[in-house]
Amino acid sequence: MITTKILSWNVNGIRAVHKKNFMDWFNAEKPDILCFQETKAQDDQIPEEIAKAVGYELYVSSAERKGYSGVAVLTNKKVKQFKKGFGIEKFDSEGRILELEFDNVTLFNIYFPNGKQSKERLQYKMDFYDAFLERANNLKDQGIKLIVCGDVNTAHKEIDLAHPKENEKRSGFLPEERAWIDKLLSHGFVDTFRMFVEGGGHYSWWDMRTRARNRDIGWRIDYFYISENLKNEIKSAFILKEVLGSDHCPVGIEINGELF
DNA sequence: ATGTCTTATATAATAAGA
Repeated sequence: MITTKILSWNVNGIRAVHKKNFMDWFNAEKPDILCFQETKAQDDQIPEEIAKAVGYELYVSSAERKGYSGVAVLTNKKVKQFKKGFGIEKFDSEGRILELEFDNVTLFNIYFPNGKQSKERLQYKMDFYDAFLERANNLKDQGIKLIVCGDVNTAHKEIDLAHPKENEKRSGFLPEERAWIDKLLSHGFVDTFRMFVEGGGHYSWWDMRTRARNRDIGWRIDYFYISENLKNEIKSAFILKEVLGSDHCPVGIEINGELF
């Protein structure tokens, strides 16, 4: 049985992470596909050691604004077609979206917007959520198998963050943001981590400003969702909490079958 | 409101964003 390992990591600056022994970690971890968010790099600013990793191809969607946002995917599986957006300029121009079509599955690597800055950015985030779900449903309704990973910037349930009560009025744990994740699940997507782990205390992001990682005051805001028709293929789902270098740690899945 | 870190611009120090 062929197993494919896919990782997702908000690196908070891929050039900074590259300087922190990234290649040693990458060569030891040997993911088949590695999805980056927040590269903070233009297409030609991805460190060459990463861009030219032997056996891999790199796909990049960078923001119009330098040093901002940006997603990328390193893959040793052949990509048949790819898209860098939903076809909506205001979402596509921020370097948040990569949709990669493989043989028998489509992968979304998405850096969902942060809504903390202003009411306008919160609305942008909610609109982005809706635009994504529309695109994903469109593919799912055609029977296409989907994997969706990235920084969703919202903790789903109270067990998904250390301090739920004091954050219920802050973007990242607002009722409407959490309700959107409910909606995603009701449309036939599955939170793979919750297929294997029921309890709380498992986080993928910690506030750097308060050095929250030292005390493990974190949030689970990075996810791998799959369409229900892939449920039987998921071998494992995990959070690599020991991996340092960013305010997020990587998350991942192992998936069985001839999908890529 | 605060804290820290990465990056841009510019080339020292400030600003933005997360």
